[in-house]
Amino acid sequence: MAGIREVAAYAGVGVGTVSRALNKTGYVSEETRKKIEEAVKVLNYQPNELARNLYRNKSGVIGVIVPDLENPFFAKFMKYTEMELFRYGYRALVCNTIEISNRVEELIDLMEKNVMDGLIVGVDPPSEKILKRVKKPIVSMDRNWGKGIPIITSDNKKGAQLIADQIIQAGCKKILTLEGKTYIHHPFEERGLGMKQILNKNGISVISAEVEWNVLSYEYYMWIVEKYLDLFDDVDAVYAGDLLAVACMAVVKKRGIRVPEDLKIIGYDGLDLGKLVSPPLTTVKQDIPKMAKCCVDTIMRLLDGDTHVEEKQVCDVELIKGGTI
Amino acid sequence: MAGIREVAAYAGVGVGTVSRALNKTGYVSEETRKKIEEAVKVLNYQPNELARNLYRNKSGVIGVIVPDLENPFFAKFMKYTEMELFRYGYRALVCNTIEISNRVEELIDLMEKNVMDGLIVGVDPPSEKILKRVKKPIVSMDRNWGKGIPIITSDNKKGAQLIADQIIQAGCKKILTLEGKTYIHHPFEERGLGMKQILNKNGISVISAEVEWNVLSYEYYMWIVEKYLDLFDDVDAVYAGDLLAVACMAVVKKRGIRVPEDLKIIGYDGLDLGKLVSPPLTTVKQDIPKMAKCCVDTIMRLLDGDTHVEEKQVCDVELIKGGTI
DNA sequence: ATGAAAGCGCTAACAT
DNA sequence: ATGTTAGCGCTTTCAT
Repeated sequence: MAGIREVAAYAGVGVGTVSRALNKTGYVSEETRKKIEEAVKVLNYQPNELARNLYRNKSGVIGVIVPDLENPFFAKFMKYTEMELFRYGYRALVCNTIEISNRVEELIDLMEKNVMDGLIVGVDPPSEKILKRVKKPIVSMDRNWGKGIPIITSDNKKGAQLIADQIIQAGCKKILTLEGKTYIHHPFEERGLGMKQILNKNGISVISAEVEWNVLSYEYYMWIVEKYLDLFDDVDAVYAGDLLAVACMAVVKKRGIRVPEDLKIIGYDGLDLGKLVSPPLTTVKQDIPKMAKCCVDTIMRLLDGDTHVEEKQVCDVELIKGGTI
Repeated sequence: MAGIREVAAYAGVGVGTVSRALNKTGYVSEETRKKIEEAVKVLNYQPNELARNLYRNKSGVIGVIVPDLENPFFAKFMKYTEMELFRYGYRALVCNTIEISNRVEELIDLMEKNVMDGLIVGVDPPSEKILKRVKKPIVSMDRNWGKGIPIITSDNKKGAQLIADQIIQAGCKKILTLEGKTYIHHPFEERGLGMKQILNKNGISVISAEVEWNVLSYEYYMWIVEKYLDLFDDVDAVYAGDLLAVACMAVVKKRGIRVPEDLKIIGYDGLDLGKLVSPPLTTVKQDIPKMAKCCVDTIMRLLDGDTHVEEKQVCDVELIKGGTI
């Protein structure tokens, strides 16, 4: 593995000059530049990032934490986050927290050890105490990590309105909502809350069920749907995240209930999954690529030392008209 | 940011002693160890991995390359790969190649720059020439990267047999197969080939369609299915990957064709997606967690300098009986 | 415009 | 058992 010294020796110059030539910093005469480029090519020299990292005290890596990559929402988020980071010359370290406790805490440790230059998080925060010692930038996707940590969220209020409108227009009277349980306040709660408020005002009764959110297996989804449909067989509509909504479609189909004639189903997230079923799922689409871009742009600004970063940035949502309502 | 010198100064010892105490290498008296631990706690010392990396000439990072994380197969693979790497104390750098050319080549460059200690790949290889200069371990998931690069694959032959058995038992006469186009030979081709061979022997005619594989959008899936179902409306069964199979279910449902009465559908991969539709998809399940573990175990062996690594390791597959055949 | 030299923060060999 | 020191491979002053 050729190092910068070999290159310098081959080109007959000093290591400083090679460094300057390669980084295009400082003056290097055209002639020596040529010689250095030649040496680089001949020796197939690749600068050792490890040494650069040490000198610059940065790794060029951003950690991205999600609960579960098997959830298509987070998989898509990870994909676009990685792509955006790549555009900035950064790399994405992926981390699944599901089924492993303390994962977040460890990642924060790794950040202190300079393994990562920053963190993009889509999971619940660790304790205040741990959070306090964080020195590097963190940006949160739809989770409340406390003061000073910017949140990228989608327009949950508008989402609530879109869903509520659909339900009202369809003339539903009694609706079952299945939502993830949360232990601290998060931005995305606004949509469930907002929706229920509107529905209540319109005289629609709402049965609100909370489901265990970090059990993301499909068996569990089916089980949840079966259970609540047994419990409340008189509802005329179900609202849930896309995954649960699609599971619901399968369950009711098995039971001979027709969608949307006997039961309306409306999702949330706008995952492609909803297009793969028949009828296609009516849902509210979150702009995941936009959210990913926003997270990355924001963390880059923080890394640049920008101190005027908004505490909260809201991405637009859109109604996807399917055939389930 | 406290460094090892501050810790040494605070504890009243030399830096070497601190290093030995922290790494549990060499002798350190109980007394000094106590003092050092105290200093570490007081100063909240975290060793700088960047310096360690430089000294050890390794980063503790493995790159994982997949075509597209939006494809649930690769999302699941990434999840389990990350989890397994974590168990070994390694970290996963994620990389999507889709829509970006030269991504693989760049990753290989990064490997030469010591950003990663190795690569787990689920994509097509770059040119021979580029591959030649690779010095660090690569392990491939179901892709043929050439001599010396171990492949982890699943039992495609058994998969072919399982599918063929189902089709024969169901009494099908004419089957449409939708498979990803490949430009070089890969292990997974065995299943399509093997299956067709068995079906031919049994007098079942096979219409074999190749679909563009790296266009992974759901619109494209639907379009493909619509197109081939228009072209060949007399087939009595369709075989395709789970995603296409589920898309197929939606398309035929829209057309009023009943599954499995009028048309049998059989998938491949065993994604959870297949359980979310009704009737649940009959499919052959690949053991993704196992494959991920196998990839990680193998690359760890290579990193340890093990020279007796098998060129090919095969993971078992299993028939998932659904209701589509 | 370029070379020499001093770190970046750590580990390990060497000396005591 | 512990302190001192020489690197790891690079970047960047500081002279010249």
